[in-house]
Amino acid sequence: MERDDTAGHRAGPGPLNRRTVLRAALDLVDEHGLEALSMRRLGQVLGRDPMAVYRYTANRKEVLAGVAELVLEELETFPDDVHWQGQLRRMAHELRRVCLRHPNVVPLLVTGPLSTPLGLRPAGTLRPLEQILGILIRAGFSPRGALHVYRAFYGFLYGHILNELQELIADPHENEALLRLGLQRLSLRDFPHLRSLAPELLEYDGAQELDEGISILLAGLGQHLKDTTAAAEGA
Amino acid sequence: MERDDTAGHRAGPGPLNRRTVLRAALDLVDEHGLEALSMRRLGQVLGRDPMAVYRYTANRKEVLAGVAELVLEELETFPDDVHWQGQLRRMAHELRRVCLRHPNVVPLLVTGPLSTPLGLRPAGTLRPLEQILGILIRAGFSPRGALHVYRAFYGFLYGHILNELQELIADPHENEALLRLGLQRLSLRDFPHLRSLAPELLEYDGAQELDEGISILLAGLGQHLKDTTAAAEGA
DNA sequence: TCCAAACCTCTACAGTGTAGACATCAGGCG
DNA sequence: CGCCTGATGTCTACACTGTAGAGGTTTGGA
Repeated sequence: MERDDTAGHRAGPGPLNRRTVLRAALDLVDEHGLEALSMRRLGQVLGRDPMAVYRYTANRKEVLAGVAELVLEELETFPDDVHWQGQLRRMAHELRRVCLRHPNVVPLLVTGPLSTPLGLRPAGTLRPLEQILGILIRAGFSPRGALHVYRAFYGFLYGHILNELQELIADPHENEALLRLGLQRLSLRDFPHLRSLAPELLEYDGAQELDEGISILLAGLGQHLKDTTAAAEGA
Repeated sequence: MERDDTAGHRAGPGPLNRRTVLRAALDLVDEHGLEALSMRRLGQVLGRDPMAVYRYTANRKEVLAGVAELVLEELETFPDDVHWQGQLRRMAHELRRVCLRHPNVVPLLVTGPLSTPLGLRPAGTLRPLEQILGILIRAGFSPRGALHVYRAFYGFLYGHILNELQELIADPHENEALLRLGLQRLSLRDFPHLRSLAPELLEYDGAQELDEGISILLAGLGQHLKDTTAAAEGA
């Protein structure tokens, strides 16, 4: 009898493996959103019984964590042959690119770690941290200083990505109409500034905005460092 | 016959109202996390049939949105009689305070807006935006410039809060043990910097870190503005 | 007293995560 | 060859979820 293949291809003839499962999960999330990722549907996509998934992941939460890790693995790493500031810039744009490619996963990236203490997180999640620390320390920062810079930088970076994803939903065409309509609903008395900003809100350029933010941050850092190291060099 | 009151007090003798429902939902989330907020459990807490909730909110998603809005309403607003930079500082600390008071709600604050375009968001969510725009514009920024500053500022702010919540889970006692254990698990070869930073990671002071970040950001902004306005004043 | 609206409950359905027992299959060993 | 063993996948079942639809109950006004 032919195998029932009406819904979802069998991922391959051989046995499943963790990676295949996670890739299927990621596809599902990319295409239909986080809520569409149910164990049953995942099984369907893989062409197996839903319970088969449990051979490779402990539970749904672990699937989600795995999806997040998979996305982080897409981050390209650069050789550190440039100035640390350029390095940070490139890493920022790279993270932004990956996030824009998987917008539905971003909530996982952002709030997933909230439930697991830093020490217990999978190595993949911690790699960017280690990398940035390395860049900064090689650039002459003290470990403690590097940690501070990392926090400010990554904080800003994730914040920007969230911001950008908020402002830019779906396709821009209907976005424009929606925005104008939405803004008009707001009382002119309570939201005068916001209402007048419709044009600026529409021509949002995420990459440039990110770059500008980083420039501001780095400029501030330079200033900050001058103060701190001036004191240190006096000793 | 006595009313069955074994689980959850009736919120009051009279009929329910939207506010009571949302407050109960917020309590539930604060105490038992986002996942504990089911319509059935909410009904139980309110001492009514689960379906009673649907009289006041369309569905579960709306309950969650309502909870987020409720939390944002806790934000105290300050009179704008100080320098704009001080104003921003105060708003940042205020948001941080509220978020630390309701850590379980933060994922909602951060990812909730992702699903609704800016124009369609409830007024409560947009109020901080409007307020900051007002402060900046009164301080002499162009509307467009104010928007940029707002984005950098709020991006950094939310990023910081997420960072802080990640590093600081539950009580610090067991946190220390967990952190050390977790870090030792990492290979010394792949994570040399991270492993050496255990002490610094432990003495994290969120408020100070936030303040420092803002200082860096504002310093950078000052620099940035000098460049931009210098050109503008030349005209 | 009667009505109408507001409020609440009951029942039911389709969907969820996952524990536990079972079936199927591969390969190694006698 | 037969037989065992472990890996892999399936089946069933349970407790739970959101919520549609129909009905009951309470309340205030005429």
